[in-house]
Amino acid sequence: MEKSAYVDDFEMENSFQEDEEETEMKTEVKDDPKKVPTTPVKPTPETQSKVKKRSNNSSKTNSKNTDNEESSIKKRKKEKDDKTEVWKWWEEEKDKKKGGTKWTTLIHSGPLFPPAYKPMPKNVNFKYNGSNMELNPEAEEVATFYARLLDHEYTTKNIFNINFFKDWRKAMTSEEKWIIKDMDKCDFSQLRNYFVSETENRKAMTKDEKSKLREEREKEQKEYGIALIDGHEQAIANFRIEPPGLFQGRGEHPKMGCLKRRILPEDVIINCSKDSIPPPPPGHRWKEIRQDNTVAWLCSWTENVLGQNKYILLSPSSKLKGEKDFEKFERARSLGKIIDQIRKKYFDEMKSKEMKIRQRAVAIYFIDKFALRAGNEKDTNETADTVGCCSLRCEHIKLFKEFEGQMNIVEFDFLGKDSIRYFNRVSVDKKVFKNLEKFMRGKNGSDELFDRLTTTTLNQHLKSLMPGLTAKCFRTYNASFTLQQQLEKLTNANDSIHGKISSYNCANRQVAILCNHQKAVSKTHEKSMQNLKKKIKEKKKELKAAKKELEKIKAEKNKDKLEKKMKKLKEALRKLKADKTDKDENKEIALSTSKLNYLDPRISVAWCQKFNVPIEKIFNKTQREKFQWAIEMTQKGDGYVF
DNA sequence: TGCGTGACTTGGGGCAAAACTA
DNA sequence: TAGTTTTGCCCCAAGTCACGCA
Repeated sequence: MEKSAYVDDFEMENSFQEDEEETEMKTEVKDDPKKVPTTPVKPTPETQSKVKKRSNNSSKTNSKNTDNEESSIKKRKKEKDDKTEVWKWWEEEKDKKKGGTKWTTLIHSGPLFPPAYKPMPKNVNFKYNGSNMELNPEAEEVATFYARLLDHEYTTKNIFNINFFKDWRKAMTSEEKWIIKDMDKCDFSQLRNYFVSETENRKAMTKDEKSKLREEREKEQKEYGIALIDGHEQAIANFRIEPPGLFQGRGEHPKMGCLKRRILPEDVIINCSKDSIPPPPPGHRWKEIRQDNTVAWLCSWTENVLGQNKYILLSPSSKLKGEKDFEKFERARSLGKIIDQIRKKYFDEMKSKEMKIRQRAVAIYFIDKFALRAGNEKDTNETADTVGCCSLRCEHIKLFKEFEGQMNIVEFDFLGKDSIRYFNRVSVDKKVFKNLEKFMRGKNGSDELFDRLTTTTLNQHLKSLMPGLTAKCFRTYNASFTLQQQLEKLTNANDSIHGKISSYNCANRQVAILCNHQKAVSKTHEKSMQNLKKKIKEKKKELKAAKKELEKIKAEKNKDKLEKKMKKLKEALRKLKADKTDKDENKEIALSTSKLNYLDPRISVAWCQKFNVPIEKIFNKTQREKFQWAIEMTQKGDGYVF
């Protein structure tokens, strides 16, 4: 399937293009990708049944539950007040300096450290060469990290085992080292079984035990999960210090299996107001205390495997993050205003005498049209071999003058971020194709395609076209633009709510395909497909029976009743079919990433308002919190246009 | 100009809670 | 109510990009 941005007429707009140039291959989005047509229905979708269920439940509640109810109402009200409070704060300060206001006071409790290691029970042993072996606590802890991953594919990988064994030996006493020399003779199964049974025990806990645990977590959340910024409560995203374990890199990562050591207060830098320093855990001290209101982090430490910094940051629902999000989408909108000029310019530059400029032009074409990432250079010894646009190598593309009747075909095949494969066969502009042939001439597969280009020079150039413009901005722009365009194209005002949501998901899916957001097919996919098929079959049977009955019936009153029933059945069948199509088409496509990071939420909010779709159907609670700014900003009837 | 570093955003997997079904 | 499926959320790795320094 071709993945390309909606750049409908932009090549045509470039009238300077040479005479015989072929028109671009159509994007893969068909006129109506919705496989199951939907028609208007009575307002009886799942919303109503849910409301009913809830009211049923509440009618069951008696006086002893009234307190609970009251407290939950209070809680909900507080939730709403909190949100409004944040929005008011945002409103008050929105005209202040761009880039968000800087804090004057920042108060928080510091990070929450993971619990200390609890040694294994006496009857749970590590075995070496068939015999039980007692390990020193440190080595035993590292062994448990391995045992926890025993069912995972990681432990079948050679590099993982080599890295683990090397780091594990560092935790052993000289005596242990002398004995344990062969990974193949190590038996972690008892440790693994212990963790399996622990999980089972957790699942089997009583209601009371579970609620006690939940209370504890809520208490931690309250104590460590909130920062006070200039007197305003703001949620913290990740207030927990990452627990020790084995590094699980993605793809063929050279460091997988290395020990991620335990982080201590002595490793942690605290960023807070001078007079509100959180006390370190007893017997410890912080690495450093800082007052830096130019950065967004509250705590930071350096992770030992790759030597990178890790941060404790505010939650996406916070004012600071919201403002940044808003700016990101405003920047993408600005790009939309000059995109035609930019496209004309890079097409012009494909004819430049300078190789550097032609390479840059083709790279921007790729980024714009296929939503490729920038592709920074990276250390090949420290990370998996993945690439983006600027770091593409000749081996990552194939050129076909003609392929299955189409001209100027480029086949991309490379591993991108997270070692996710990007495969796309597309027809490109003739100038692009000719340039690519030139860029590849005389090069080996392992040579860089754009050898005169780096992300730095590319972004420098983009900045000269528009302040703040970067390669990433094209992805945001094209994703949001595609959503808006697809929603316009696919939504039918007469559809049922369910039908409209289906259209939304379809538009969302086009974006996810463009951005190459994939996911592994879930283990239960096949089974749930079978279930749906079974249900469809049953519904069809019911419908058939009802039809037969209708033919027999004479009395008008009974006829009406049956016709109503049939209408209901038909709608249910339609919904089931739509669900089945959605499920199957989404099995390998992740919709959430684009929704969370690339789609201007105001488009979705305005669409919901226009078509009377409750926002809850599109954004769940967390998403609504994150996009509160967009919900507040997009006034009903405004008809927001990206 | 190139490189290293710091600070952030983006990203999919996995687990547990919630919702659904029998 | 128990068992099963789905959804939401947390986790933390892996990108992007700016900046400072030699």
